Amino acid sequence: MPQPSTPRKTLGRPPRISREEVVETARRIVAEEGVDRLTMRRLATEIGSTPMALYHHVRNKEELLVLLLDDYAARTLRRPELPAHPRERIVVAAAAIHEALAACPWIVEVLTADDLMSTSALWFVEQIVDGLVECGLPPERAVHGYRAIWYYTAGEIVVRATAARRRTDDDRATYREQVFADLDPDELPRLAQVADSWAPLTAEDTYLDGLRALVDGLARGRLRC
Amino acid sequence: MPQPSTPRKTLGRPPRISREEVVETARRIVAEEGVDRLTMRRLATEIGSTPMALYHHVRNKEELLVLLLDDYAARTLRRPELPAHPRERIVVAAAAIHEALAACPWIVEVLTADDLMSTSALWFVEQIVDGLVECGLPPERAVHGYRAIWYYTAGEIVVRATAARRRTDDDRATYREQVFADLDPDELPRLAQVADSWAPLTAEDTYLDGLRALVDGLARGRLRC
DNA sequence: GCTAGTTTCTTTACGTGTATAAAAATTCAC
DNA sequence: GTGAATTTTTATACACGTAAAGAAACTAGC
Repeated sequence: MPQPSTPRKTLGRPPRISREEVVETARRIVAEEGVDRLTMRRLATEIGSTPMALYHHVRNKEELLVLLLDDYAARTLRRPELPAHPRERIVVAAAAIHEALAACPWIVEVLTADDLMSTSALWFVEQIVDGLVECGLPPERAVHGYRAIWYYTAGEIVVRATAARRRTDDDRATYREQVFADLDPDELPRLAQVADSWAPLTAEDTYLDGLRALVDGLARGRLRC
Repeated sequence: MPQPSTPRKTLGRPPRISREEVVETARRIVAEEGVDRLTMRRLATEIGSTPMALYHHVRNKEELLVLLLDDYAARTLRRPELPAHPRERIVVAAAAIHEALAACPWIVEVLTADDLMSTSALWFVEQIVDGLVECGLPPERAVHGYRAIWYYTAGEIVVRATAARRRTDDDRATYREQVFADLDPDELPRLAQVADSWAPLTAEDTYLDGLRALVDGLARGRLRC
């Protein structure tokens, strides 16, 4: 009988910093000065250590950002009142996730995560999948439907955030104007027709409209709903 | 009468490299060795110049990648036969864009462009907008509909490409398995129900299903279609 | 107490994108 | 021709993420 009781202290040199401390300090830097100022060196000095020491607590900077996203989700995601009607329930759950993520655009670099797998987001995923099942989809199709909603949601945030970033660099906007000004109304009549209003139209926030359309389409032709 | 005829040669030191040469060489490097090997220094030596000289022909590396994407689109996008039925036309046009982009995953880093504004992609945009108008949407709603389709399409590609990239790093997959194994079936019954099949389900390519649902939803309740 | 094993931390170094400043190569005004 | 203006190219330098090697601080077995 080897080690029955004695919990035997951990082996090796005792750590002076913890993963929690790393994430918490990173969170503070981002909150106070923006994500651009979060560098491994800066984080290390802030924490009183050296850059490479961090790498014993997070695999790399990308993992650190994922941890920050999880942390952010755990802090700010609040479960909303959900309507009884399943289709509307899906919309409310997805919109809640969207709202939380859109409010923190620095997250974009990580947002391309495969799924939102922070445990605090799982409840929302459950609601969406469950709503789709209640709409009459078999469970596998419901998962596919959730994925479609996630693609749409993540895509909206990433595209809009990148557009906003590029708008400060500007000049790409000018290029787009040029493209629209040079449109041949014979070859591309619809685009020529909306050319002038393209910029304001694409600036509008129509996430909810698109989401409703997608959910309607997913639930269409099903028994219930 | 100042300069009436004489076209007067361009001022300043004559360039030794051109933007076209930069883009073309970059394209070759990416084609032959992958996007990871495309660095400004490598590109410069390949072209017989110095890194900073490139910055007189492209604003920065991101713009270079955008130019590469435009170039790729111009080369590979072929206009498919379009069905007469407007809804199916939209699906075919969007799927063609999706297929071209999905085939070149290195593009992901740029894909978050505001729109696909390469001139060779505009014809597809026209088809989608026009299809939506034919479905009975007013032009503004049609533009919004196109945007929704673009969000969905870009999101799908970005999410899947990132997932693939992380899968080589692995270990995030393991974490996800852990999350699903620890699910409380009382609190999250649907997820617990599909926990085992989550990975294979999310690996399936269901882009077309989601696209059809979205287009159906966008066109729903309209006069025509 | 000593040595081996194990973990964490530090040092050093490399390759990256690109800012900045200076040099080089040309045209234009006279 | 000479000097100013203008454009492109080069040289140098910085901050970044992180790989690699080894030093430091601890426990376990003897």
